[in-house]
Amino acid sequence: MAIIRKTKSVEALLTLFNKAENAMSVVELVKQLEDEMNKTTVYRILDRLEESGHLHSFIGKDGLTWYAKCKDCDEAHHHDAHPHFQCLNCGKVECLSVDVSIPKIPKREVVVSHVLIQGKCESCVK
Amino acid sequence: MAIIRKTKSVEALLTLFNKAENAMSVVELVKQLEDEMNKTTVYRILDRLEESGHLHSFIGKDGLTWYAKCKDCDEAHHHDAHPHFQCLNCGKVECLSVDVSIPKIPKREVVVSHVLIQGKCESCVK
DNA sequence: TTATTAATGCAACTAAGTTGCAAATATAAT
DNA sequence: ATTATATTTGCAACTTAGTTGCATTAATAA
Repeated sequence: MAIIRKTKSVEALLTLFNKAENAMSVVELVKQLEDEMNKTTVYRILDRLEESGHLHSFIGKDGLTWYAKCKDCDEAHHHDAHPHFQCLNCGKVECLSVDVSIPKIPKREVVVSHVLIQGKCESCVK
Repeated sequence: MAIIRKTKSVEALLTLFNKAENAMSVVELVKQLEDEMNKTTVYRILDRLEESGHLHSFIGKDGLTWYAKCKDCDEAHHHDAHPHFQCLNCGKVECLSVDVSIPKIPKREVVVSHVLIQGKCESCVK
């Protein structure tokens, strides 16, 4: 659970994720941080933060990679067991703290499961 | 449910999907069909076949697009309600005819949900 | 058989993500 | 503090999935 080195770039990313309500796409992050750091750096720090259990990643319906802060996940469950919700109207992506029960699949061994739900978010459904 | 025109390329793809046990990635399809047709054609035909309800697509954990034949899905349910299973060992992707029940999400409207399960497939679990 | 419209090939493009390497910076050792 | 070491960063070049515009070809309708 330890980052190897506390650099300015790492701090910047962590701050962003602490402030963030929702998940953030890498594309968004790279754009938002282009004055502060190189895009390669963004990718590499995200890798490390996921490795160290600070963040978890998933693939959106568009095929882009998204990251979010692990709130309820500890080391043991840092493979996101929770579903992600992508709003079809505003594009926002959130982690839901709901449990989706994956049924036992006959004759197969389930290791991880990813649930992506699309629809209208709380703001857009009104 | 009608394809607009029955061309050689369309037939070739349909034949592939009829023979196929599992889902196929676009990358795989393009490679497999490179002598028969242009990659642009593959992409466009897949679009049309999905549009017309013959196939459904989804994004794998690698971010690549996969297609599979709609077996149990008709026009009404051609949004894949079934989960997809990707083997971490051999890479094979299958459609599971299991029901994953997505819980009602408070204050949000669910339109589609995508479930991707990773683990060991029937052959690799042995 | 001809006219019309959709489908294809091709080349060039876009954009996400990766890699290698040299330079910079954080931590450990003295 | 100062130096040594090991990690991190920037940069440029690259890879690869997927897209676009346009001219040509082929399928269906007239």
